[in-house]
Formats: sequence, structure tokens, C-alpha cells
Amino acid sequence: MEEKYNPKHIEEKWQKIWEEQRINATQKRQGSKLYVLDMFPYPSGSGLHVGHVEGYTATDIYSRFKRMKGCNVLHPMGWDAFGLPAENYAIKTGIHPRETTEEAIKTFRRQIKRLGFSYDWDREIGTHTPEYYKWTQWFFLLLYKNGLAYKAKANVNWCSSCQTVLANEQVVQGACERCGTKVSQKDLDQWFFKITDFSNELVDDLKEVDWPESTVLNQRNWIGRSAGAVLKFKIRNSKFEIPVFTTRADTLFGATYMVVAPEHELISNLKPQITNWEEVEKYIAKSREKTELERTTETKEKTGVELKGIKAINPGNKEEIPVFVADYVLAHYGTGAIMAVPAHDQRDWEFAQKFGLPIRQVICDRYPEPTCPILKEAYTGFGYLVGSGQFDGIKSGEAKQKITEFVGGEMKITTKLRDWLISRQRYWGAPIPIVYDPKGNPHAIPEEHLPWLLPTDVEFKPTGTSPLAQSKELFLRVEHIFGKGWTPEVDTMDTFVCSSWYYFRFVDPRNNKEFASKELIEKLLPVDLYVGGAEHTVLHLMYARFFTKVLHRFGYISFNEPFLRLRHQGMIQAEDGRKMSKSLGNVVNPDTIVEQFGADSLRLYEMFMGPLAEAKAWNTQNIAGVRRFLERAWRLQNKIVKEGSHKETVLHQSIKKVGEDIEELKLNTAISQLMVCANDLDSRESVSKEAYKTFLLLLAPFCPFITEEIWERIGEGGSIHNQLFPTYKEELLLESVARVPVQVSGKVRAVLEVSPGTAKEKLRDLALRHEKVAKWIHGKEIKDVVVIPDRLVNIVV
RNA sequence: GCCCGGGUGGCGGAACUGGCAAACGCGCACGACUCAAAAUCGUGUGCCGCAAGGCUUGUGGGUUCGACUCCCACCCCGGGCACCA
Repeated sequence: MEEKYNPKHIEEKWQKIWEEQRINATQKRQGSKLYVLDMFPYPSGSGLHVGHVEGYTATDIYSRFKRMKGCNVLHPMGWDAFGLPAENYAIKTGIHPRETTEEAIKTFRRQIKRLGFSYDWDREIGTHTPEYYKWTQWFFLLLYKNGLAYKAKANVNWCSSCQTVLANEQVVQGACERCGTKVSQKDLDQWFFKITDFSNELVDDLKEVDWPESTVLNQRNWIGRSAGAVLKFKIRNSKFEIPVFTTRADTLFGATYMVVAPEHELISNLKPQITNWEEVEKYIAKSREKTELERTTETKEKTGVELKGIKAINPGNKEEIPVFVADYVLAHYGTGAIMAVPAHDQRDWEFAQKFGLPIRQVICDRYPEPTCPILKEAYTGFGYLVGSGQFDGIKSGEAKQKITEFVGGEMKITTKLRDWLISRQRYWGAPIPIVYDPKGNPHAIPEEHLPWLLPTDVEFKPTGTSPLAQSKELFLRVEHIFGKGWTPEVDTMDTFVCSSWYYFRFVDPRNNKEFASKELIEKLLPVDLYVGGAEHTVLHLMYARFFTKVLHRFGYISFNEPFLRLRHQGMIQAEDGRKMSKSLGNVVNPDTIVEQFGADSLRLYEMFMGPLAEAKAWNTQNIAGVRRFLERAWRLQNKIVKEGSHKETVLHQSIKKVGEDIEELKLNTAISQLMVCANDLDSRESVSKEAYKTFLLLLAPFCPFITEEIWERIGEGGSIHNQLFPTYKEELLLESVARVPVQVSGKVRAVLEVSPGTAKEKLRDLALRHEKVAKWIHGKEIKDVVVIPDRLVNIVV
């Protein structure tokens, strides 16, 4: 009798041995390269979350499986270590963020190792180390030198609680993504990355990647590309004109007024002609005070003020129309001004109703028709033009182009994407490698001075300016290198900059001459499988794609998408179905589960919960099920005999199913099959060693510890994880008996047991003569008999 | 409002290309072991019915010999976007 399965003992034992033998380092194998990557974690003080474990287990199973198939798998792990929580903690306690971050990394590393993930620890990286952020700064300079990083005064999102500006992507429904504080607008001089330069590629190249459809759609919607035209409206008695962007040039003749955004520069240009300037100024001031949230979601009630004394000329029908300023028009989209067509745009309709402006229908869904149906709301569909002079009767689609040409406008593509604001008025981030001369002009810090170190002599209490502004060390360093009067940039970079390129660093993590060698990049990248939460859909994925496209444009790399295949792990909720959170006290700590059940059980359980991408609720009781399965797998040791004569149908079906399921990351059904296989083996008096070994090899990617231990106990040499994955024999997949159900008018009445491949005619005969069938067809006319060999017979009466 | 994703036993979930709905697991019931309990193992388990049989994949309709799967309409849940001209 073997001793009892003791996960604690064997997991500690093998963790140590693997570490000593560095079994997980990327090894040379015969097959092709494969880069399997997890979204690296932010090492938070609360430690590893069961959600991390889910994604990491999936990629670990995939990596181990692929190694057993002979692939050279690159599977690294690192730390997205800069960020606000550590700094906020420093404000509270005075402990330096570096200390708390290093401490958190230690915990994460210990927890991850304990779970048996096969990361190549020789490649570990941390974004907060100077060796790493040297290259983050190098990327900044690459962008800067190519005109893709620029400083500009802009109306930016400000979070008063985090005391920093935010990128648009970090503003969720008008509030800070991190802390939920309402975001206000501020005019500040900030650094931007010109991601808009890549908006077309960012949309078009989505065709090349194997990503979840919803993620692709989210990216596409965020970029929000739309095709339209820019038309110019002249101002009466003025040299100025107002260009507008429209996707509906066909409705030009229905434009009965115009609207410009409160920030529009034209308003001040036209000041001398505006007769109600005071009122206009008041309106602008009021709308600037409003937060983005108030301007958009709070009330959809339209507000605005007419610019009295100003008239624009509709270039279609030469009619003079009024011009309004209203905040339902956004300054940063299109040209910041619109032609308003109340009959065919719901927002314009509402505005026109409120201000008593004419509503003129110019699109009708029927033609020719003496009268169009009377509108009760804006008609936004397409149709035929009416009331549009020489264009009457033309279809919308055709009219768009014709009218644009007629008024001398031009076709234009516009996107919602805005440039990426990367300045942060915070300490714990990569310093922006810029210095200012005594006149205040920015200069790139020469590469020889990189890494441009984060100073240590700062206070963490927020003062409204960047903590680096207090650093004597930093100012002295600048004076020393650049001369008197020179000053440093005191903002740091958004942490998303650090995580936009880390997958490059893993291929060559100790290189201090380049961010990674060109040869290794081409050999190992792009990432073949990338797994992480769906919540990073817009932010991280968009930025990472942008960085890759920058490198591609400047000839550093030959590919232009970083992640070929992307899969998300779903959220793991608490037992009550709510979100796991510290404040609710319902967070499951992986350590506790490992203590209680073992790492192999935890891995298995999380994969068995359901499909990887779906949200799933935690249920500790269910872990007992997978643990029982492992106990059974363990006990099978007692049944081993040297040779057996059993026909291994289920075993070979399992080799096929498990292999195919891992390939598609359907790990829940792969585990079901492993259970079926174990049940099958356990139902016998004895099991051949060959069969048992095969079963263990199938289980090895899922449960590295128990399989390694048994492998040793049954006297096999070497690590089980260096073996090849079993292959199945086609001829062993078929059962010796095919069970073919017989239906009478769609209801199963009998089952035929025949040898597989029995001919149609034979099946038909057997079915019709079957005693259980006779009862149902007796005295009835048989209209048809459908026979699908090995599958079913359906007698239609 | 718009765009995705999803509704299957008491629960988590399975089901190839339209072919025996409910694999696998949890729970539950009964049994074995035990002085007893836990653990473990075995058997059973969609619902109604003593049975024969009937019913069942959110609701209603349709296509088909046959629908969880395809089509139409509706209801509910989850996620994303939200005055983007």
C-alpha cells in the first residue's frame, strides 16, 4: 500500500528541486518557438488574487503542453511595479514606495512559485528598476525625436483626489478610473504621445489578429472612425468661415442654423460683431466650469446662446442662418462646429424645438411622393432628397458626394481617438527625460545620461505640484550636467507607458545596449498567446499596439501587431456572486486554499469552474471534487501491473480530446475527460503501467506536482515535464459497439447495438423489425425512414 | 438609447457540422466501513407518474423527418460605449 497523497509535502519537495535544477528556464527543443504571455501584475500590497491564478494557470497548462509537444516556449513573468497605490501608502505612512513595492513583489513571487507555474525566472523584470525604465525613457525620446511626443497646453482631465491629470482612457463616465472622484477640467502644459497619427492602422490591423470579437469591437468603437466631409460656411460680412464636419452632407439643404463649441476660437475672432457678447461670455464661462460628467450625463437638456449679429451662409442654398454657441457640440471632435439639421438629427431636433428654430425636411424615404410623412422626431435614416433644389430625387448615398463637390468641400475621415496624455504629477513613475534651458525650452536628455534616475529626496504629501519639484538632488544634477539656469521636467510618465513595451524586454532582459536585441526580437516575437482580464481592453492593449506600430514605422521590427492571439479570463466573483473586495471581506486568498487542498487542486479547480472567458462564482465546496479526483489518480498506483491486455479506447479518446481542448483553451472539458479517463482505469482490477503512465502525462500540464511525484514513485527516470505528450491511435478511438437510437417520428423508442460502420440498409431493417418499435408503427403508414449510419434511425409515420 | 455576450436539473456546467439533452463535478438520498461521527468508498439522482407513459434547454411563433443548435418577434440578466455630428 502506497502512503497517502500529501500535497503539502510533495509540493514543497518539487518546488525546491525544480528551482535547483532550473527546470523552467527556456530550453532548447527541436520544435518551433512559442511566446506565451500573461498580463504582468501590479504587485499590490494585498497579494496574489485568485483571478491572477486563473489566467496564469491557463497559460501554464498551455505552455507545459506545448513543451511536451516539442516547442521552445518562452513563458516569462515580471512586475508592473510603478503606480499610485504604493505612493498613496507612502503618503499615509512615510514608507518609501520602493520598499513596499519590493516587499509586495517578494510576496507575489513566493505565491506564484508555490503554484508551480513554469516561468523562466531568469527573465524576471520590474518596471521600477533603472535597468528597465532606462528603456522606457529611451522610448519617450524615440517618440520625441520623431515628433510623436509633444508638450501642449490643453484642457485636461484632473483628478483632485489623485492630484494628477488623467488620460481620456482613464476617465470612466466622467470620473477617475482609479478612485471614482469626479474629474474636472484644467488648462495645463502637458506631454502627449501622438497616438492619433496611427488611428488608421490601429483600426485596420485589427483584421489580422485572433482576438475575442468583443475586444476588437471595443477597440474599434473607442477609435470611432467615421467617414464624412468637411464643408465650409462663410460668415456674412466677414473674412472668417466655419468649417464643419458632417457624415450627412446629403442633408445640407436642411441646415437651418449652426452651432460652435464653447471653446471654439472663432468666437473670440468674431467678438467685434457679436452684439450680445456679455451673454455669450457668461455662457462660455459657465460651461467651462462644468465637469465632463455634468456636460454629458447629468442632463441632456440642451442649452445654448445665439451669437447675435452673426449670420452664416448655407453654401447649399445661400440662405442666411443663425449661429449658436452650445455645449452639446464638443470642441475636440471634428472641427468643433456643426451644421445643425434638426429634421434629421435628434440632438438638433431637440435644440430647434427649444429655441423655436425652423425644421426643414430634406430626406424622404419615398419618392416621388407629393407629401412626406410628417415628422414627430428627427428622421435619421436614408432616403431620397427633397427640398434640395437640383438634387431632388437623388438617393442619400449618392448625394453625399455630389453635394460635397458642389460646395467645394472635401471628404474626410475623423476619429474619436485623442492623443495620449502621459504626464503625471506623481512621484512613483518613470521620470520624463527632458530638461529645460533657462528660457524654458525643452531639450531631450542625451541617451548617455539614461537611466535618468528617480531622485529619492522627496516628500510624498501632495502639494498640487509634482513631488519631483521639491527634489534638490534632481535640480543639482541638472545644473551639474547642463549648466546654471537649466531645470528638470518634474512630471513622471503614466504607468501605462511602462507596460506598453514590456513584452519586448522579456526576450532579452539583461541587455543594456538596446531595449532588446533585434535578432532576438525577430526570433521570439510577436506574442503567440496573450491572456489577461478584459478590463484592459482599451487602455493597455491600445497603447501596446501603438508602441509596436511606432517601432515598426521606424524600422526596428518587421511585424506591426504585438499579440497574435488574445484570450481573456473571466472575473471570479465571491461565493455570493458579488465582486470580491477587501471592503466586503469576501476575498479568497490563494495561500489558504493551497494550505488546505494543495496547489494542484487549486489549479485544477479554477480551470474546472467553467469556460475561461466567462465570469464565475467561487465555491470552496467544489474544490473537494477535484481533490477527490487527484486522490483517485494517486490510488491508481496500487493497481499497476506490468502488462495489461485491456483495449484502451477511453485512454486514446482522452489523448485526443485533452490535446485538442488544451489547444483551444477549453480546459474545463479537458479536465472532465481526464476524470472520465481516471474513472475508466479505476473501474478495473488492474491497470497496465503503460496506460497509467499515459494518463499521468495527460494530467502533467494541469497538475505538475502530483504527476512528478508519481512519476518518480513508479520508477520512471527524469522529470515527467520533459517527456513528450502521448499520441493516440486512430483505430483505438472507436468503441467496439455502436449504439444507434431508433426514433419513431422523432421520439426514441429503441436502441440498436451494432458494430460500427453497419450499412444503411441493414440498420433500416433492424430498426423496422425491432420489437420495441413494432408497437409504435403497428397499423400506421411509414412515410419515410431516415438513416444516418452509426448515429440514428428515424421512422416517420 | 446604441453595440456586444448570455439565459440548459437543487447548483457549476457539457452537447461535433441540425441527430439519444443534461457528460464531468458539487449537493442530496441510500448503502459499506465505524462504538459513533468525520473522512473515504459504492449505488442512485431532470421533472410529473405506482406504472405504462408524458413533459423539459427564458417566452411565443416558424423552417425541418428531427432544433439547446437555424430564422422572426418578445422578456430577463451581465458587460462596454454614451450629445462623437
